[in-house]
Amino acid sequence: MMKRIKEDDRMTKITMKEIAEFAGVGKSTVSRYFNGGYVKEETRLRIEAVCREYHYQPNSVAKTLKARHSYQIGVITPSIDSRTSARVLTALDEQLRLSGYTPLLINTNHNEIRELSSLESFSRMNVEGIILLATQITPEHERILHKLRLPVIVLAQEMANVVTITLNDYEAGREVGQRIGQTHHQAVCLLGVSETDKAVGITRKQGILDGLQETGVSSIDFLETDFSFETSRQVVREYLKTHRPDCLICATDNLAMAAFKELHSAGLRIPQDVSLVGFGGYDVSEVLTPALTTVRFDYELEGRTAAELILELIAGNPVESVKIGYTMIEGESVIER
Amino acid sequence: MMKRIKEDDRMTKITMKEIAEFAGVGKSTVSRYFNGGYVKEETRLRIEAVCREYHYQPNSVAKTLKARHSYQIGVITPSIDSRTSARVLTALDEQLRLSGYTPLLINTNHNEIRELSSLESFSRMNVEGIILLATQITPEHERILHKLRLPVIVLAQEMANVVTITLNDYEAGREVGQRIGQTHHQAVCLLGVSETDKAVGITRKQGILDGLQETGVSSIDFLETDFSFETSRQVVREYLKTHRPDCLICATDNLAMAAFKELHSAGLRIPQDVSLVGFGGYDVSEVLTPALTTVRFDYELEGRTAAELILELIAGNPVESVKIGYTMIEGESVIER
DNA sequence: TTGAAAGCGGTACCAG
DNA sequence: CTGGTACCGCTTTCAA
Repeated sequence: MMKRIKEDDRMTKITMKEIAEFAGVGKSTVSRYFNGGYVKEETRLRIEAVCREYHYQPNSVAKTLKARHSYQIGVITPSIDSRTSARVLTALDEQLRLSGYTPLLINTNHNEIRELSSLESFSRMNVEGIILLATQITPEHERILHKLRLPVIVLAQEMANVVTITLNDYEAGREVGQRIGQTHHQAVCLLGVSETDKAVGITRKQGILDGLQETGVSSIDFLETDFSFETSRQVVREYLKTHRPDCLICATDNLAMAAFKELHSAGLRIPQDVSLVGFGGYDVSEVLTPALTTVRFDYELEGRTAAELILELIAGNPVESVKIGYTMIEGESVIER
Repeated sequence: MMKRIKEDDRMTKITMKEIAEFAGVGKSTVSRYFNGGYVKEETRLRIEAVCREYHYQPNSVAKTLKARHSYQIGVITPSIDSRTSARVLTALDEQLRLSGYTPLLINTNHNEIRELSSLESFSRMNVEGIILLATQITPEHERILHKLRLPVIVLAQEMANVVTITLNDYEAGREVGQRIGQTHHQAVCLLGVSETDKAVGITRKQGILDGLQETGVSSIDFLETDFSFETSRQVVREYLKTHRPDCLICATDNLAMAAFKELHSAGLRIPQDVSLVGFGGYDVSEVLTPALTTVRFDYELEGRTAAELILELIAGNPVESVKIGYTMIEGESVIER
């Protein structure tokens, strides 16, 4: 008998019903106590005492089942292991909490299957909305997203019939392209990524190309890598064996750092021999010597905006897609030829 | 009337009861269909058809209320904006999913209040266990953790009566200290963090000191910073105005990079004028020129181990605390004097 | 094999 | 102000 009680003590969580019994009131009164309804001061104190004694906290799963709001937002990210997403997520997080919402984060680790299934798990979890940091939009994404019946915001990639927050990839690319052309670079090499990432692989790249062409640069090589440091190093290393560009434009700062390392290894000086540009504006870019010239996107604004817009959607207000701006960061890695 | 239907279509999710009706079977049969119970082949097909037609997915909140398992693990991290936590979390995540569990991540952004309240929200959410990436353990932490009645694993900090996974901070520190002493450095400066972070601020530091003393280094300065890049730069800048160490030992790679930048600015060459060491083993440390000499902790192992141990705890098996090893990374930033 | 019915731990409405 | 009662959407006996 003693044993039985011990076990219960260990395993069973106390419920609102029991609290009500101990306090000698009805279940609904306890519920009201927790949700700011009418409770006489005296009753309130009694309930408070019992709750404290039993360390009682209402179960939020049960609550969610019936309550109008869960105050939870599902956030899906391809990676937490990246400067970019970390900045977006941190800002997003902070802003959401300001309104009393809790973001639940699922990391898909660049696994598309998991990304899709996370959308579904969130939709079953009674979150009030979903924010997707996207790297690509496949037809499958469109299918699931549209049948979701839940406010959704997609970040970083364009998508029809969905509210999106995207970077101004084209303009940023174009400005970089122009700048490189204006400083009289002749042999430019573009280190880019696959076209499955439309924003970076197509739009940003097209901006760069247009900028270069407008300023009369005609010799342009293309290198393709994934977003990883190691792959990028290899790609650049191979390229340098047979080519000698006077400028390397890299689609992200991470790629630029890989190129940085390889240029060094090849005995090429930055910027005297080769100019180097990135996109991102990571803090570390500044630690390099020479400091990296790069485009800083306002990822914090992107995160905050995502939070604001999803709340608008939840409130039932109409919302428009948004584009996020950027700033050129003048480092020391580009020089006039 | 039309309107009403439209609204329902938009807002109301279909339920298991309705699926059952449409399929002409009982609710419980549908439930069994989803949970691998007995269902006649013919019935199974009928249910499957209806589910497909209505895009039905059982609601996991309702399910959790009654079911034995939620297959969810709560993970609390002080920051997602750090190389260290990103590595731990990514590995943890991956490992947990291997066993069919979904980690739910809450980022406290170094806010202690939020850290404590996250512990409570998870405990109300029917997660099966909690993993806490800790930066400090206050009495309040102990209080909440002990009354939690839920399997818990604490990472990175020691704590009594709780399963912890910690780095071998002392030994790593000691080895670094010895190494600096053996290479005949005389004027060593330690860039460390507050003692509220016991693991880094006290244990790691003590290891370094012991290592230095064993090898006869007596002149040791102490600098204290937080974990941020900017603060660290300032602290180092001030220090360099009046001091000329021949070695800077930094408690993390991030601090080392800040020091790196400031040493450069001050016109001091690494390693000819000043040797530099860090702890962490971030990829970027390798991009610096000269590459940083550092201690690489196996954060991936830490994450994987956390996943394994929490599952053991959930299964009711006894579990012991664990220490994670490290490797010295020979960079080019330390030189024999 | 199947389905009715009794919960799971709360919330919400309503009469008292 | 308070408490009874009908759910929320799904799981789990248990009898048929």
